[in-house]
Amino acid sequence: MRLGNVDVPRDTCQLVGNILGHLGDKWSVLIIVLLRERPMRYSELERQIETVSKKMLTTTLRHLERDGFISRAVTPTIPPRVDYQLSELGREVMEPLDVLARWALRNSDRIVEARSRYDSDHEP
Amino acid sequence: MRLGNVDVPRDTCQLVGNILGHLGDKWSVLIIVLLRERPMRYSELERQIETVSKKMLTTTLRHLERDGFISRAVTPTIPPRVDYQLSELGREVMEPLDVLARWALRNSDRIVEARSRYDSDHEP
DNA sequence: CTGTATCCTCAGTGATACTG
DNA sequence: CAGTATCACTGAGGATACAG
Repeated sequence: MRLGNVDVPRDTCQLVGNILGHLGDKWSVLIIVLLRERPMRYSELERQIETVSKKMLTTTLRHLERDGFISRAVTPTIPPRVDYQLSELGREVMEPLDVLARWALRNSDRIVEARSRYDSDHEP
Repeated sequence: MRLGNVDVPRDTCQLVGNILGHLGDKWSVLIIVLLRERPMRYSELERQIETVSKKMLTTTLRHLERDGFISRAVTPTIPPRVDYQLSELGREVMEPLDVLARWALRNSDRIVEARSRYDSDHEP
């Protein structure tokens, strides 16, 4: 893999793909974007996202925690309380993520056009 | 969804997610990166990627073409020849993609560390 | 050579009920 | 409240054979 003039070794390349993969999964980016606003509790994330199941919310949060993008703070009261927030690493990854999201935003029209052009060209 | 100070409307937000989704799928980024080097034929992409099935290679190429990131040029010889290359839009998306990939590259160590820390904390 | 068609598997995802 | 356990389903993805 090459990035600009840099030749990227295979192992590192896989890691990059792996990270991009995680960020590309169904809920990660959304969670990161929400947590950038402010720390949130489990139930609050659940309410904000609405369409996510407990299972996937938990799974995604665990992945993000494992990769060091978010931190998880348990307050062992009864009932328990768990707060999630972006870690330093998580805040830092927001920058390149923003660049990409903003690009997508700026160019969404061109993509929509490309799609309808493609679709009308390939219709029966 | 919010990006920085900008409030993003729901429709557009979905599109962004949709685009990020595509870029996040298993082969798209890899293909884009390969095609940035130079235009390639179908078979060349197949050989370069090695582990991709014909089905997924074709599917991914179609998606990228539909979104306007690559162009497909058929030379109707026998046997046929098909060349793929980045479109203008495709070359432009490389920039934000590079930013993200470079970030991942620069910070891969921190992520690997975070992972082993998490794993050793959670494994008994 | 560049695909399409078919069949198959399995990881990702969701719904629901249950627990500390 | 914040999960885990369980079951079920779907679609992504792969292997292979075949076609233009």
